Amino acid sequence: MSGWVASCKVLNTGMRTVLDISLAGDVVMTGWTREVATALSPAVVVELPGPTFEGLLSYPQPISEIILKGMARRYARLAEHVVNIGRRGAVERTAHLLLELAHRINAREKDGVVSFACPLTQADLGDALGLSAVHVNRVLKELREGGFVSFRGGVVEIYDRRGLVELASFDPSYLELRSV
Amino acid sequence: MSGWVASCKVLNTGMRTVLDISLAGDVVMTGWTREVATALSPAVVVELPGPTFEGLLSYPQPISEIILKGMARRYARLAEHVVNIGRRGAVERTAHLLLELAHRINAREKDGVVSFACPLTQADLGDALGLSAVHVNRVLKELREGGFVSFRGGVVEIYDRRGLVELASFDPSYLELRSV
DNA sequence: CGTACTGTTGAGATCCGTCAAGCACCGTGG
DNA sequence: CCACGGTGCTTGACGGATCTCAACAGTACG
Repeated sequence: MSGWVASCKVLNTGMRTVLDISLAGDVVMTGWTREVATALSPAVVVELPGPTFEGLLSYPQPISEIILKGMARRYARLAEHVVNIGRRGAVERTAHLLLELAHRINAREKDGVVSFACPLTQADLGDALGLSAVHVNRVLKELREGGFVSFRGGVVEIYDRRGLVELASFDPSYLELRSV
Repeated sequence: MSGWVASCKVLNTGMRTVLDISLAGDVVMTGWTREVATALSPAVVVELPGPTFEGLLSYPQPISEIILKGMARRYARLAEHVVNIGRRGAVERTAHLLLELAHRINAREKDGVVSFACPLTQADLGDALGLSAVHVNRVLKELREGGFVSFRGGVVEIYDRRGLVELASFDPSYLELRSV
């Protein structure tokens, strides 16, 4: 309903991986996915029982369709996530995530700057990007000094959207369920 | 039905990412996922029309349930894939993938060695692991000389399954849809 | 016999992680 | 009011992991 929620996997070493960040309207799946959901901000969540995947299919058609569509969107984000972590450098990777969040939260432009509130810590970003928190800090500094985007005090400000999109090769079409 | 199929995303730079490897019985999704399916071996595939996600839901219940379960399994593999790429070193990562394949293909042990045929090239492995083909080669050498597993001539031979599982912190439970 | 693809190995450069220290902020308790 | 501890952010130094470039061997195939 509102707030930010991270879906994580925790390794036996204590390391954490943020698989996905859920915003208002998104579906958070626990149970059969063996993921852990953590609130990154005060959040309101509606819980639907159904720990097994079969359980989901037994809901009335309209309900299960909403859940399955949410799952499909999530799948698409996860796939892009693999591309991001696997084949892009730290700077492009970070830029890509910030652009995805800006797009999903529908951040509007004002005076040439797109900005939105973001409750993530640098450690969270690192866990979502497969980077150390220290390196995230350096990457953010680089993006800031490059005039692309700044992330300080819980606020993301995109100064050069065009350049950032180019840098990260960001193509938001994966966020839609439509076919090509 | 048979054979090995890779689901890929291709970047504008020409770089390729292998998101998932499908074996007999698995569901390969193209269309709304914007993935490209490539046969890694001679393969027999049954094609179901339904480029959009909504299309899938309109099949008769038993059919759509099979597809959705296949998608759920795929989601679970993808999630573990993110953990693998994001938070494990190259050696552990490679070990994890080989163990996953051995598990999914149900490779049997004989004379203390688990072995199975694997049509992947080192370049394919690299694209699946977010590594360069050259580094994959070095990692395989390290695993081989460590007495864990060898992958040569299209055949994987696991000599020390126990040690490999430990090394990769491999827990196959994510390959099942059951809840914890 | 030549070409293409795959695998192998070495050398050097780059990216990124770890360790460490210090600063800023904030809520708590004295 | 101030001291204190916790958390998050910032920066530097160093080392290790991984990439890129390059060369070469082996094999399949026309």
